[in-house]
Amino acid sequence: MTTMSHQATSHDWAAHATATLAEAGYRRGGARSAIVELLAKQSCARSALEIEDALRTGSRRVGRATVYRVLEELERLELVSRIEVGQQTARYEPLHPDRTRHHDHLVCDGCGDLIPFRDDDLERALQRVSARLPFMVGEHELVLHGHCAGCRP
Amino acid sequence: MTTMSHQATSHDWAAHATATLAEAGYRRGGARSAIVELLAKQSCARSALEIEDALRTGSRRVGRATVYRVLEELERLELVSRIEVGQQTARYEPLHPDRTRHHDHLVCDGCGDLIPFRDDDLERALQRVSARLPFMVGEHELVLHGHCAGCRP
DNA sequence: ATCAGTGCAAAACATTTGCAGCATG
DNA sequence: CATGCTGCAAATGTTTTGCACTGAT
Repeated sequence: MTTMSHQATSHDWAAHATATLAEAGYRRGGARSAIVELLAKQSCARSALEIEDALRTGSRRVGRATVYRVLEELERLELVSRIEVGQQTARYEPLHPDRTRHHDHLVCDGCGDLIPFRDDDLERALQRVSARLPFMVGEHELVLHGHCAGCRP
Repeated sequence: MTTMSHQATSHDWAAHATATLAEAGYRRGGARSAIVELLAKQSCARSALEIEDALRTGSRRVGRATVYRVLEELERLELVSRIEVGQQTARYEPLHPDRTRHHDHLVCDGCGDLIPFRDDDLERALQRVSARLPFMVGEHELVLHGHCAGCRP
């Protein structure tokens, strides 16, 4: 099975994230919740600067340093995953506790579009490989480069 | 089959790279060949700064800007591949025309070590997925995160 | 001689850190 | 009312660009 769309039920992620943060002893900072809410609404990974921008014109202005600090915390708590697709800029997206929500990415080298996809067959192959390696494998990050329908060379 | 070592027969890559560059109309610049020779000797991916450093104490001093410019050309000609493993630094390694030389990477989140590996099973699974997607897939970049034997948490 | 190739210094970005003030618990 | 949270500005580190000069053809 291969799925191109990844309709995230964002609400429960926001709730999960908020709960996890509270449990970890974090206070209810306004900037932090603004970032969590924004991330929950995104359909794909966003860079720190994009997040800062979106917040500037949106719910609440948040300093750049804070954006980076919050993203770092969220990553440490495994609430977001950080991906890099080659434009020397890190991007972040919600990470669901439910492993079946995991997906990998397609990057169109023509227009730069970032498209999530999921393939169970592939995930199983990755599990098998991980077991074979003399290495304790945790997360993986897979990016397929190519051209989307609109950008065929 | 899973292989951890990746003994590159570096000589032919250097030759191939030089030939490709000549064919593409590039002149025989001294800095460029120094970079190609250095890359050919590496056992794993190097950052631009590491390359600059190695050259400073080695065969010939090469300016930083030149290192970046040459790596960009080599990447465009598909002579090197650029990989990013999450330390906000791009790394480059020789890309062999022979597809069977392709490999993916393991990153130890403990010591930061970058280890190449290859698994035919996985590569086949990737081929199958690529065919299924409504996308013209070219290269892929796969990084498995985890802990090496020495860094078990 | 011409123009690609190169080095240096400065610019442009992305990210991190220091510190002073605000606000939550 | 203590301390975590935040914003601002400055520092850091990587990559890119401008420009003058060198060297291959």
